[in-house]
Parts: sequence; C-alpha cells; structure tokens
Amino acid sequence: MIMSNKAASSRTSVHIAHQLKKLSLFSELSDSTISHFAEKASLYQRDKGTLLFLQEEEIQWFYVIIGGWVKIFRENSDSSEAVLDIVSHGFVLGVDSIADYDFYTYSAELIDETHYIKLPASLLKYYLEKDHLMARNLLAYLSQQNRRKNREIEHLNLQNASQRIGCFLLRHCSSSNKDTITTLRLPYDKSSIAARLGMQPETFSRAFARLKQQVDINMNGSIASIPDKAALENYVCASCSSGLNRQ
Amino acid sequence: MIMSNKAASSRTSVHIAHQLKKLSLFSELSDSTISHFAEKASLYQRDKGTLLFLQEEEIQWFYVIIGGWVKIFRENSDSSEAVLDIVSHGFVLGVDSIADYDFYTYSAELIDETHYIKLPASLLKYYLEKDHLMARNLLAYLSQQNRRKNREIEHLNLQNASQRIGCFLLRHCSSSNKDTITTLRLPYDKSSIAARLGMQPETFSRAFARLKQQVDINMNGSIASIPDKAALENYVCASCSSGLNRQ
DNA sequence: CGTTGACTTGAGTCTATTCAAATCCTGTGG
DNA sequence: CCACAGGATTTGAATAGACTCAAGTCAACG
Repeated sequence: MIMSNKAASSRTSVHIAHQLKKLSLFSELSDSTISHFAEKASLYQRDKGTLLFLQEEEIQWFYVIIGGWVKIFRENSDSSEAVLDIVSHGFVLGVDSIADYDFYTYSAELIDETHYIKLPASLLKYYLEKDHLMARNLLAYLSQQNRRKNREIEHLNLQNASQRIGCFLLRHCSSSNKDTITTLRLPYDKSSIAARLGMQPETFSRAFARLKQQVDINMNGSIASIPDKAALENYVCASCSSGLNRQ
Repeated sequence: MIMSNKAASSRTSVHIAHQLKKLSLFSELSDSTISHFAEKASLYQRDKGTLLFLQEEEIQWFYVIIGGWVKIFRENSDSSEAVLDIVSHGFVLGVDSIADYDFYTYSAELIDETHYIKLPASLLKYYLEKDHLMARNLLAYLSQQNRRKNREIEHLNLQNASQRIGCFLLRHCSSSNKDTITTLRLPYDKSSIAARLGMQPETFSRAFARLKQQVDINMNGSIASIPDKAALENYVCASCSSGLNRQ
C-alpha cells in the first residue's frame, strides 16, 4: 500500500478507525487504543483467489472483512478440502488461536473481490496483556464463534441439503425490516457455498431448485432476493433448536 | 453434600484443589486462588440420567468432569435432539458463554455414573475480571474448543461412519505409550455415541462392525481395547487435515 | 463465432435411514 | 443360581438422499 503523503495516510487511518469501532472486538476500547490499531493497519481490496494466509503458518496478521467473501478451509493429504465457513463483512479472521497457539489453524482465501483491513497480530497480543477490555472482547468473540460452530454441527446433523442452503441465506441477510424484501449478494462462485454446506455442487444445484420451489426466492445473477423471509425461516428452522435470533 | 465435620470438608477441599490444578483452565493460578475455588466447590458422583443443566437456563454453576461420561446436546421443537459432544475426564462444562451471555447454550446430561466437581460461575466471573491469568486461561480454553469444533465440522463433511467412530475412539484414548495395548471405557449407552457422531444406532452398529473388520479392535462389555493404535490412526486419518496430535 | 468455465440435468451407484424382526444383555425376582 | 422381562443392540430388506460421472445448457469473453 503506497501512500502519496502523510495526509492521505492519516485519512485512511481515520477511515480504518471508523470501521474498527463498529466491531464488538473493539467495543469500549479507548480512542487512543483504536487509533493505535488503525495506524498500524492497512486497507486492501483484492481479487478472488487471493490467499490471506495458510494453515500452519505463523500468525503475523489478523484480518477484518469490510465487504466481499472469504472462504475458511482446511486441506488434507489427499486433494480434498473441508470448507469450515464462508464469511463476509464484519467478520474477524485469524484471531482464533492468537491466545495460545501462534499458528493459523485454517487457511483463508478470497472467493470474490474483497475489501479488508490487515492488522498486526503482535499489537492484539500486546493489548491482550495490557488492556483487560481487549481480553474480555476477545473472550466474547470466541464464545460467539463457539456458539456459531455448535449451530453448524447441529445443522450438519439434522438439516437436509435444502434447509442448509436456506439457513446460509438467512444467516447472511442483514437483519432488516421484516416487511421489506430482503436482497443479498452471494459469492460469485456457488460451488464454494456447496462445499461450505458439506455437499457437492450438483447436490447444491438440485437442493436449491427444490428450495426455490418451496419458498419464494429470486436469483438475479449473484443477487438473491427474498420477498418473504418469514416463510424461509419457517422452512429452514423446522429442525433448529435455536430460533434465528438466539445465540 | 453433607459434611460430617470441618475436617472432612477440608479434606474434600484439598482433593478438589488437587483436581483443579491438573486443568489448563487453572494453570499458573496462585494457590490461594485455587483454594478459593476449591472451598466453594463440591464433589459429586451421580447416576446416568442426571441433568447438570438445561439450555436457556441462567448460568449458575460450571462443572469439571473427573470420570464418567456426559452428553452435551440441544433439543428442538420436534422431538429430536442434536448431540454436540460426549465428553469425559478433564472436560470443563458450562463456561462457553460465561463471558458474554449468562445462559447455557446447550444442555448436559450424564450418560453414565459420573464423578464431577460443581463450582459457582460467579467466582469464575469474579476472577475473570480480577486475575489476568484467569482470563488468559479461559481464552486458551475457548480457542481450543473452537479448534475442536472445527475438526468436528471437517469430520462430519469428509469422513464416513466407520472413520468417525474410529476417530471418536482415538480421541478418547489417553495418549499412552504407542507400543502397549490401549484400553478405554466407553459410555454404557452406545446409541448416544451414534447420535454424537451424527448417525442412527443401526448405522453405528454396522459401521462399527466394518471398522472392527478393518482394524483390530476388541470389545469386552463397554471396554474397548486397541492393540495397534497406529493402524487405527491410519484408517481414520486418511482424510484428516490434521494429524492426531495437531491442534 | 467459438471457447471457456460455471451451472444444470440425467442415470446409475452407494451410503445411510427407516421400519421390522431377531438376538443379546442385564438386572430382578424367585 | 437360574429364569425372565425389558431394554439395547444387531440384522435384514426396502427406501431415500446424496454422490459420481457424463453430457448438456448457458452466459461471458475474446
């Protein structure tokens, strides 16, 4: 990232600080702490295919996703990979093992043009020791991740392919007004959603077709619009232990 | 828990302190902190079927499992339940949401006669604020749980029924000497293992039979013995991204 | 206008599920 | 100590869902 001059750099830093403040990981931190992070951070926009980091690499940076889509995955000895998650704006990547392990335990790759902030892990570690609030925020973040994964395990066990697709859609709808039509930009590459949901691309295609038959969903390129979100929730959560808004 | 006199209570407390010290959650904490926990804790031994807590209840206690087996699960609107995990000695239950949510996000039930310590959540919360080490230990614990669940999701996606059973066995073998025969007491009720692994009891039975054909495993009541652990690892981890001893 | 890559559709196969029946265990009462 | 009831586990047969491989469609792009 090349800055033309100090002023530009400062403008970027203010912009980054603004983005960081939105995150629960940085909530209630002092302005000086946040600007400290913002000063050491850089803003990126990169294309599909860019690797953020690989499993087993030493943790040097962590990432905040502003927009776009990132695939979190693990590769194994034979060629296949397991997609653990596909995440978008507001997600923080690479902090899961920062407290006790020092190495990334998964790989992360952009599957769309993505806008993100890159921050030094050492700074987070520093504040983790120094600032009790930082530790508490990370605790809350990890707790939330745990619950997210519990839900994931439950769904893999109990939901069928169509329901899992519907659930994925719902999770990525910004919780907008119930009465308006919800629209949502999906990752360009649908086969990675399939992998994320633990199914083959063909199964995804067929199951999505079935889902569209059951509840009203319109696809327009990679834009999905859902006229009746409640109907989708109803279809999806027939076998969920937690309603959509529960933890 | 009725104590006959102060001396007995004190002996119990020393015993509990000894157990707590083994856990990473309490590692490096001062002796006085640990005895503070131990004083407020009680030791229990209860039968199969005992409920430790239910999802949505307010978190009042957390639990350390000394021996036996506990089922962690979530129930949903229709009758079915999702078993998130089945855990035994050394596991800490009920702290996942202590930092940010105040309610249990899963239920826990003994599926065997089980030996455990019950501790007040408020004390953990108190030290979480006061003692930086406690926060760091819980961070490490949650990080580890996250990795455990990532592995779980990967396995649900990539492994077949037999491999998942083998993996469950391996995970619960104490990492003893490679050359000796490994033995392992399984929960009395096999159908909860089946549920834990996301399959029906019938599938469990058939898949286990297949596993026993492939690698040498002897069952004797609920005691499994594995003469050649390496062979089992080899069978199971053909499609794992992480070797057994990785994080 | 043809090529390329992504997605869909089709047909056959495989794995796990379901329902039903048989068998094995275990704890209990005689 | 043994027989027995009841539950858990196993086995069998039919079915359903997802997978694989192959072929077809579609749209974007040069």
